[in-house]
Amino acid sequence: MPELPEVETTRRGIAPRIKGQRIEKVIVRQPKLRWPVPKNINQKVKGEVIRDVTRRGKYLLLNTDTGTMIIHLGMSGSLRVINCKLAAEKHDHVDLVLENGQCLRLRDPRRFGAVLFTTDDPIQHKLLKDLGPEPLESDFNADYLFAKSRKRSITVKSFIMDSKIVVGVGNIYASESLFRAGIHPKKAAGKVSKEKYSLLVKAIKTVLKTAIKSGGTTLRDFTKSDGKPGYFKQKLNVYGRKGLPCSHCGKAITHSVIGQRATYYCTHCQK
DNA sequence: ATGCGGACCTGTTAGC
DNA sequence: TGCTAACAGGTCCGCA
Repeated sequence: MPELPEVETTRRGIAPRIKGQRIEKVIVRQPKLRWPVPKNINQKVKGEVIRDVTRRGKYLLLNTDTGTMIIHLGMSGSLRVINCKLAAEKHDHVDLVLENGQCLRLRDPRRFGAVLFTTDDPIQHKLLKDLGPEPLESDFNADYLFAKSRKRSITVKSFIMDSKIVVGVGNIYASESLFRAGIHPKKAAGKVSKEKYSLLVKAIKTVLKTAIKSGGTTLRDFTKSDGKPGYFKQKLNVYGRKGLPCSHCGKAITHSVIGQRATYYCTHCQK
């Protein structure tokens, strides 16, 4: 469900409501997520103040004075700040109970998400240390992508979805960005010119920024932390539009599978 | 080192 | 209408 814009939308939604709050306790109803929620997480964070809510790729980081809670939303996760008295529903796996009676509640039906805790520098955490640049930062640029891609036979779509290359480009926005840049998703990453990578970098930045502004993409059930849907869906050019006319040339949008993921593109506009 | 496929889960939708 | 299969926004891991 959540790609980077959805994670960023979530971060912006919860940050002002939990920052500065002391954590009264952690309630874990279902510890079996992508990795087990640490058994001692409650004793680790109990009494700590949430100093800041940051993001690295799609990982949300809740910083306290003694360590960092690392949260990933996986495919179906969402976070909301609600009144603690609101009864937990079936897939509400973890609550961070705050001193003010509110609580940060993680719901994740498919349980691909994660809640971890580290006392070390989170950036050095196993899951974060090999991540590539942030797509909206200046070190993600055409020179970088071009250099990284030389001799790579992998498809350009899988390449930009590789978090070691760049974080935050998920399945929807990969298709959308390649469409905007006019690049065929199956083209080998090593065969894409620097000029095309320049277009691709611009496309990725534009698409992600626009999606963040719209509050993310609601396909099925993504809702922002305030429970409202995101509005990016109406701006999708190719994703989910199999057989529908290309917004640029009118030819039917093609669907195929790349790296086990649904991919949408226009064979006329993308070479 | 690189690339590929499997794995982890449940809910919704498509198809017969 | 009902059952079953396919598919879904992520990404780590092990194997070739």
